[in-house]
Amino acid sequence: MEYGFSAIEKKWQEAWKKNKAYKVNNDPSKPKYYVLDMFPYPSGAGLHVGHPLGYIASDIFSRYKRLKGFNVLHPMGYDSFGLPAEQYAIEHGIAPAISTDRNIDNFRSQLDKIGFCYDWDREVRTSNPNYYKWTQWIFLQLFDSWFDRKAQKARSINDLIVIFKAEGNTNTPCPGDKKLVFSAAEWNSGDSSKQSEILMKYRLAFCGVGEVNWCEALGTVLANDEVINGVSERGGHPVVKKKLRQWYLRITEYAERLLAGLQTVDFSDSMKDMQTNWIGKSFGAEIDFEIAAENTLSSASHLKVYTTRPDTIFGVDFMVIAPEHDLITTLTSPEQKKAVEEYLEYVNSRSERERMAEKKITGVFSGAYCKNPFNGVLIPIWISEYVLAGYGTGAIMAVPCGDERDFKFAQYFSIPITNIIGQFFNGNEANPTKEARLENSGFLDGLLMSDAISVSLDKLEELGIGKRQTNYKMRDAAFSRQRYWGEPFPIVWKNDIAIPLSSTALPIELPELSDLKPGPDAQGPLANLPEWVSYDGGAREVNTMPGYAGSSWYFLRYMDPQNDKEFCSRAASDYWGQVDLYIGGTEHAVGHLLYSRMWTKVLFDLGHIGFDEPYKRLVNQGKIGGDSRLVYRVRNSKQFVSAGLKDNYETDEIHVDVSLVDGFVLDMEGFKKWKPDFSDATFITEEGEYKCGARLEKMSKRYFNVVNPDDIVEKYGADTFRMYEMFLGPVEQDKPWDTKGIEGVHRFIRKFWRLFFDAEKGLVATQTPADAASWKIFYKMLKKVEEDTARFSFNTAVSGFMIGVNELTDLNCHSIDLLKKFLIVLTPYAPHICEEIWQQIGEVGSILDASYPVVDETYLVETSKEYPVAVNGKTRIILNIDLNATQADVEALVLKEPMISKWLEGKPPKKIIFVKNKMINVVI
RNA sequence: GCCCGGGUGGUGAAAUUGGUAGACACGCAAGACUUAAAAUCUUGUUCGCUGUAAAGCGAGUGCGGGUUCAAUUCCCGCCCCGGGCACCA
Repeated sequence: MEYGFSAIEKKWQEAWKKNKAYKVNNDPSKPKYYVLDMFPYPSGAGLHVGHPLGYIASDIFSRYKRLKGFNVLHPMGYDSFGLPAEQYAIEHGIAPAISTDRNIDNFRSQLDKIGFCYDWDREVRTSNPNYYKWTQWIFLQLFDSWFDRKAQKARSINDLIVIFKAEGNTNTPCPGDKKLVFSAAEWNSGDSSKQSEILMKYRLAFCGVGEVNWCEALGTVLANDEVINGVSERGGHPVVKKKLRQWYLRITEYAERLLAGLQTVDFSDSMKDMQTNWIGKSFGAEIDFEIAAENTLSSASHLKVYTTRPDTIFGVDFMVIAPEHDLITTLTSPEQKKAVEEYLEYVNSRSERERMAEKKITGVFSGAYCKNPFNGVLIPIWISEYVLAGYGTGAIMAVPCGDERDFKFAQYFSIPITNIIGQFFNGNEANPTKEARLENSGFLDGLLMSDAISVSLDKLEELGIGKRQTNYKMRDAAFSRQRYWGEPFPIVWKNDIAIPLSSTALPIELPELSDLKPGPDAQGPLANLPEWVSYDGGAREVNTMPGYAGSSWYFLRYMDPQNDKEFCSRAASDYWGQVDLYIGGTEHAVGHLLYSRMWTKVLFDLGHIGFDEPYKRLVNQGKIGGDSRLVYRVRNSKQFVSAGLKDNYETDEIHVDVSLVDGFVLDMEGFKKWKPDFSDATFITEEGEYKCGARLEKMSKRYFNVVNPDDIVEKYGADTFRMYEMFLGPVEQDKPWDTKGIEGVHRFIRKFWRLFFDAEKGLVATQTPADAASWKIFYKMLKKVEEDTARFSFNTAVSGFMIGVNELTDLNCHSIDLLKKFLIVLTPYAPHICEEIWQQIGEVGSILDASYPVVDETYLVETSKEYPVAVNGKTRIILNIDLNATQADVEALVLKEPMISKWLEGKPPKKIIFVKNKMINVVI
């Protein structure tokens, strides 16, 4: 009986579907385990072999946990709102709703072939009104909340109104406007429009005017994490800074909690580092420098700077303020006015990208000075684009001997440099050390810089001219998009006041719209639908929410997907709790994961869920690279030269479809038929064969190196495919795809099959009990496989299975009592074949619910061990020695060995090292 | 520039990190079965040297040092590859 995987896999996939084998109930009587994959954006390209890597790993782990008796939640869904569907609609005239559904159907059919254990009854689609109703509802919670800094948590905006009525905002400084101060009386006498304006500056989801990343090509605003090196993450289009009215999430208020929460979760160090760096916490001081009165027209008396190095205050040779700084007009002296205006014009003419690409040293002197508070020295105030308006106070004190940028600036503009670190400064480059003893530094002289930081801070605070200040690099997240294919905001504007709609009015459905051209004034396409926009005497918000809105909370919806009363019942979220294992790529390190963590904290603060970190453990699967094949065309000809001979010609390399290449050998006839351009190609071969070049790179259509999992499953079966993806290497590591290697795994599966069935004789598995040697092999394997599975070392677990099958085959073991246990252990990896054999050997019920075998240690007890015996660390012989042997026993045994005496040359050894259960080393 | 990963045979990798380097596979080579092929099985396969062979010796985990009886693993200094951040004061 042959292993007919196609029929077997089809049979069981249908049976599992029919029996709802993967249906999961919220059953508090059983221990839970929640395994989550980062859900895919259903792109038109479908899946390549790299995508299922993480899904297979999580599937194996889910099945393993289920066999261990856990109630396992392992759902799947689609992040189905987003830009590409909209771009596709514009280019092809197909509505996003339609192309998205089509793509989802394609994804689903690809996923189904691999045999995942998802409970599809729990599927979520972020673009489904039943889902985004609750995304809108959570938005309303964010809109109706503010962050209480003292309690470090979100509270209802109504609580804030109570506070304002009683005491104004003196004890609750405004996160959106540091200078805003008002009393209770002022609050109470203000009109509702004024009050709304103030509240907006506190809300966690707020609308405001600010510098945003505007991408002209995409016609929308982007969040910081969607901009990579000055271009859009999607499409690589240029991005410019623009002042616009936009919706934001006040994620900066959660900076501290987001940092603290990292201590409580099991993410990789690099993932934690990325988030920590993105948040960018720094400790320092804000210092007020008095502006020298005789040099300014200004009424301003002080310039406030932010520094992390107040210890260097005696080394300040100039000040730099950002070109956008408020004080520029008032500080600029009449003599410098023209120069300053010219400079500002120049700065405005430079795009963000130009600034990043060419970091030129530019700047202009304002004509004003301020005074060093400790020695009265006059310090010139400069304006330069290297100081960012959005960070700190938008002004710095420049210490050229200690800061590289300040040093270059001073050198460029010939500003004299004060040395406060003696030998540590060589005059050619700045030295940012903290280890120097300070010189020329007044009361700080002689102190170690690292100690002087707090001494200077104390002094500044004592004199009331400075205070300790913590800053974060992270910015509030832009939350509106000028696009169509996203969640509409549940907001109506009346007289410039944003009115939230009642939760009973949800969902605010996205209206159908055939023409997705932008609306007027950089508004989204929805602005073109006046009958939709006009609502209840006001105008609907026409922006839509960004892609990350729906993905920020989807893990909660899976717990209670059909609930139409709540986003997720408290009972469901209390039962399932945190995601125990979250698997996905590193590309979401600072985007999705931070937003999702913030939303979870807000929902926790408001009492809707009982935990404030969504993901307990995160595993990042590596990327599978494509192994591209290249052909070399002799320039300006139709001749193609084989890789080994290409250096003799001037050639252009061309990617060739990997399916036309066997190893490195090109199918020349196939190549001619591949594209009309190549139909009359001729080849310069090596011994009749055309050899292609190779390169590892991203798996992508344009390199013709995409391998579709459907093809692999068709040829080798899903079980082989699953195990091979795992066998390729550690899940977390990037690795190349090589279809050839799959043969080894396929052979293993067939060999496993042959433990049960013979091609002619049929079933060969017998009721004869297994012998001790076979049990030993099995339990050794079980122990390894279980340990490896538990630590996500799936590649070595597969190797463990191979060793087990090889050894049992050698022993001719066909005992059903043993093999039946083997089947259960293999089920998470290769469920189809195991379920089929389970049925064939007459077991009742599904193997999916069998119980995982337990290691019987009695079979694994060893009495002796093969010890490597080394001479001076170099292994020379292997000796089988009783495990109870003492040092003396071992020494005697070792010295008897001729091989060892040969090395000793008659002399006694200096020492014999014996590490029980490890090794023996003879030192001579 | 800064912060993380990583560098091991022809290839993917293993050694659960002081204790037999290269498990398990791919590929390759030789052989068995077969009219033949597929499939399957057997043997070999880090490199170099000696040897008909059995075997032995030497080198070897990016490079150079160090600690140790013993280093892929720990320490110091460099090189290369991948990822993230990048005028954040």
